[in-house]
Amino acid sequence: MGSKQLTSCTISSRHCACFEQLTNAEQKRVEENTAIVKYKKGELICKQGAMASQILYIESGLAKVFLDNGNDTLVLKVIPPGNLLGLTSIGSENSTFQYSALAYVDSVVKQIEISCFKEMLHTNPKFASEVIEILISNTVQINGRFFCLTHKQSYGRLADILLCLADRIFYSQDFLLPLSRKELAELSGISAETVVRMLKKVNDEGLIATEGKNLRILDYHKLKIISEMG
Amino acid sequence: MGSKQLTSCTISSRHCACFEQLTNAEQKRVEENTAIVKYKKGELICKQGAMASQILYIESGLAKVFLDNGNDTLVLKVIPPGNLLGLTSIGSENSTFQYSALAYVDSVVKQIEISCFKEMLHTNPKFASEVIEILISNTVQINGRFFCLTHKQSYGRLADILLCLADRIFYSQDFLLPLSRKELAELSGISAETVVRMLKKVNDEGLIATEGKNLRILDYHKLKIISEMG
DNA sequence: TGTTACAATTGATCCATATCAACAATTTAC
DNA sequence: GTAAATTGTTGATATGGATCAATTGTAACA
Repeated sequence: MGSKQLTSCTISSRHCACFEQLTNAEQKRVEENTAIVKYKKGELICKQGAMASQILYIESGLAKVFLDNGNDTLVLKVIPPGNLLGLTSIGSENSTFQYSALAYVDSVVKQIEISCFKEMLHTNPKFASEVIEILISNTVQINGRFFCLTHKQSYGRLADILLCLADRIFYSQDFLLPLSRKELAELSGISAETVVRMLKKVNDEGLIATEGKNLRILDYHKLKIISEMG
Repeated sequence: MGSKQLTSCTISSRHCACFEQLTNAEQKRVEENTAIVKYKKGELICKQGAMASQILYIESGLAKVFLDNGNDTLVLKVIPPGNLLGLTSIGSENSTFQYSALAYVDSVVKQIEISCFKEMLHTNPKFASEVIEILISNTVQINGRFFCLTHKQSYGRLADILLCLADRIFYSQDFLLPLSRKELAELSGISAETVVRMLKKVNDEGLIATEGKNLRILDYHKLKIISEMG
């Protein structure tokens, strides 16, 4: 079924494989043009509208990428370790960051000079191909999320988020939630109060169990159905 | 202001410049692997989930690209002449179309063999770079639309569509609407009835004038404000 | 040319979820 | 270890738009 892809709402999963395509010499050159920066939980990694002279790579931690117009905010994706961030800045028209990114938890970020990155694109076709793969993967991802946030209602969206956290971030049905209700709300495009209510609902129905920050998925299959039903 | 980009909701605008990067020999090779197909208004150009062995290029006409899960549909973008369609299919993971496309009006479409397209990517770095530019441009576009459809309310969204039609499709403040209310509704992510009501509202307020299929924008500036206010 | 289908319009009703307000629980800071 | 601040929870209310239903164009069609 072609609709399979659509049911998934949310999170960047593809491991970025572009640097593996570089020769040793090229890798060395990239390393020379790389800085490593540590961000604390809650710190801004990049700011929408600011000049972008580096491509970012999440070495460890977890970050959200979001758009903001001053009043509202839209989380485009969540970035787990091993992924690039700020690829849109290599476009000739976009020398500034098209979005902001913020560390959900303490994170380590590699900053790679954009000029160096672009150089690799021009000299190494395999690298370029891999970057294209990443861009396409991002696009498919965002499209799915777009669909979900515009067509599913809050119960289904919350189910989505829970499944994503389990499947794509923690690789476990039992994890410590690093996100507040407000952050969960923002992530699923609903209000914090509604998140509480929906969370209560899945809890009451015995699909999850929570104690403190700990969250355990009890009925994965039913959550999946809720997610797919919208 | 970084927020400038966000206010725009909708439509693919970038002219695709990748083929200009090819050598004469390469262009010839692409031509040999290209078929030209004419679609009538309302015909399906590609179908979500179907095998994709060609990249498509809209030579003339107008098409919508949309996701569909059987119940709901989401228009991702509108494609005017001079743009590629189906680029997501060059990803190694996506040999099938990730979305459907339908001709809004009679359209001429070039079909380029995907293998040939990929070959160019691997042999011509400038071509690859330009494809990357296109992908990024698409991403930025979709992100903006994503934000608008999740955070603006219907009045603002309708204003967006009207402005997009004028600015990016017809290049005129006075044009014949080729879209039904239902199509406008789908495009702005609201119901057809609400489109009628909002259209009536802008009409009553003297911002547009309609007679039959003809639509004329009378107060561009005010529409812009409505669009930006949400 | 009437008939049948479809598109547009208008009004009435309903519903999901935001918003507001009050309070409890937990974390942070000094 | 207590005060202050933030986060979580719950209930009551408000509202933007969807949905439903009825009516009127409008275009295809035999």
